[in-house]
Amino acid sequence: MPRDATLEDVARHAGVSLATASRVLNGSTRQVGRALRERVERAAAELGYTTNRAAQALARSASDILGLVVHDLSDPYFAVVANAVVRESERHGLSVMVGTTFRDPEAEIGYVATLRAQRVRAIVLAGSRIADETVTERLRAEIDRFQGGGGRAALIGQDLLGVDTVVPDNRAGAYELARALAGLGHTRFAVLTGPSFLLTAVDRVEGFTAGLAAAGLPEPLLIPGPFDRDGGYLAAERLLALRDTTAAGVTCVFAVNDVMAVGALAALRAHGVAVPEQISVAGFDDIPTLRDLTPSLTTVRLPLADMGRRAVELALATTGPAAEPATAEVVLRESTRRVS
Amino acid sequence: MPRDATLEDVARHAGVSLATASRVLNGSTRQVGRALRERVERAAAELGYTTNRAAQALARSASDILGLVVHDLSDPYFAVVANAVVRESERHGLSVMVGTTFRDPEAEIGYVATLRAQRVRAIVLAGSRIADETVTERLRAEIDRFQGGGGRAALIGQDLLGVDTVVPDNRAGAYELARALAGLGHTRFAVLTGPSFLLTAVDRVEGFTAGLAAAGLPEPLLIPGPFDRDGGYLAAERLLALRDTTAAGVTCVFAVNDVMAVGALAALRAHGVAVPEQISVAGFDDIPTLRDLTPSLTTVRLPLADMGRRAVELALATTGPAAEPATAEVVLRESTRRVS
DNA sequence: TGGGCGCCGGAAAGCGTTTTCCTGGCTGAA
DNA sequence: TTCAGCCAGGAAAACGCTTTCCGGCGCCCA
Repeated sequence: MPRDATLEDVARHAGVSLATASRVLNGSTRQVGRALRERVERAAAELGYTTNRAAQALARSASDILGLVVHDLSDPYFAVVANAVVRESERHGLSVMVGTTFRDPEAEIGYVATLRAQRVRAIVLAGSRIADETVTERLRAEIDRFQGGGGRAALIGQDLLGVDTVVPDNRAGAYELARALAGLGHTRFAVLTGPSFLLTAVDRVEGFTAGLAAAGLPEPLLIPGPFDRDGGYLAAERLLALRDTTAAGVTCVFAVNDVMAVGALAALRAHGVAVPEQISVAGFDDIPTLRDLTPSLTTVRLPLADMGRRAVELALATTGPAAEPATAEVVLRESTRRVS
Repeated sequence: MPRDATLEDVARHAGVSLATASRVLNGSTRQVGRALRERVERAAAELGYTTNRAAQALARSASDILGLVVHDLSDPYFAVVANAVVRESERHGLSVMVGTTFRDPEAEIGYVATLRAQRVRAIVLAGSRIADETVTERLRAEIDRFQGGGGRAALIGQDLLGVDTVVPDNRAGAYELARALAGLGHTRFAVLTGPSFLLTAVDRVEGFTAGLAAAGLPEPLLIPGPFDRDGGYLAAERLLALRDTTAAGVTCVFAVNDVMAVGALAALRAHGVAVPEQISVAGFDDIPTLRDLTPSLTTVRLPLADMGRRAVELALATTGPAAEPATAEVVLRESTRRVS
């Protein structure tokens, strides 16, 4: 198999020096005379030359790759974010390298190391931080090394000191949601909290609780569980089991993210509990699949695509702009109803 | 900012030659004595050395990147496939570079060129081919150049002569679906066909029609439209508009993919048409979000994750194994009912 | 004891670009 | 006409690795 044509092949074919060929084909501040320029271009076309990006990256010591780390591409939340990140990166002429961690913090750290080895231009890390000092510290250390080597990084989600971050306004969103639901007349709530070590989940629970308090309502019943759909399903079943005891009188349940809410909906349906007639359900994120659910799900909208876009900008900006939080907006739909 | 430590720094720090350091740190067939090996390892640790993959790729002329091209990461179909591809690639020690084309064939060709420039090890192309000879030809040419340069490629979806492909058995799946629906007593069908230039869509329509014919039923009413959710929504509305004329008597509608079916479901609901009481609906693919819909959607299951995995294997295999089609399996759910 | 052989280390030649100098020819101003 | 200054073009030194040789040493076997 004939190896790809190299720049040297082109130069020889055109009868010019390597330097000239490089200047013509891969851009430079320097000018090249019209005649030579055309000779080079013709030669390149004839040989089917394509720049070897790896070599280029080495010589320029700057790659045009952006690294993206997400938990799970098949989760709609990350799918939307990743899509936006890829799109925005392409707009900037960058290719995207993705890694999935499946919520394993070690994998996350490892992936940052891999991307650092690739000497990618920037890294975007999507996904919640964890309430584990030593793991967080190691991640930060890894990121610091990357940034120390001239790379740039941006996060989506929880803040990590010293790294630019697009933070969704989890507390405020959950706070407003609580007030809105209180406004519908609900007084007794349950919260499917997700795991207590996930800062995003914790923030939302706290914001929600604060919102209830502000409305003069008692603390909600907290039901922990995994952060995914099946976690929501199980938590909802736990809630049902408590109906006659601690959960008596609960008319509304808040799942700290949409996929959990979807799972909860499925559990309720499976157990013959009508939503919203018997119980109201709300989620958080506003993933796109929600609109096609019956009943459609009340949630707090996060500008997911926009967040992805902004993270790329943040990671590419030479100046580190302060990150204003991404505003969250309550969206009331069919899954929550007014009670007397 | 202190630039990253290089292998030469490590070698000097350890008092050995570059060659020895390389052999210790980045693998080699050759042995290195215990004493030196330890010196090198210690030096690397002290300096925080990380291999520069770009340089390594250049020197080895073989990268450890796999390129993935999909239409749209936020479409559940591609999200699942991409997830599997990333996962399997990681298992093989490869990083994945993704590109999204948003169904633009030019973008697809362009992305293959970009990946070729990166000299990625292999390319996986997910997404339907198009019934446009010249575009297809150019894509094939681009892939050929990539393979000519020593790369490997695999497709998911439509076959493209000379490239290894994981083909879902669209015809057979649609054929079986038609027979199953006929078995439920339906006789008059509509098909939301998607665009006529999408080979996947065409295959499914043809398979479905053939299945109906085999059951002794007349040809279905064909309603074209875009291949996405909103296309399904619009096509369903068109169907409703024809209820009293050409679509009279239609009791079952087949959307050639699930996201279209979801859109159709939404349209029917918006127009107060009960599914499955007034009309049955079926889709194709079995994307994961389906199970949480009400009514749950009848569909043809494709082993999406498995297809992604197999595509990676195909792209990595040195021997080009013949591609047996991925088998499609009819899954009857609540959205289709038995009629008298 | 001597001649192969096998191994371990190191020197150096790549891998395909970019970029810094250097050179020689022109231009324009004095 | 001369000289400073500019500019296009080329030679060659990076960029950070891998890998091919080559030399030297110890070992085994005759």
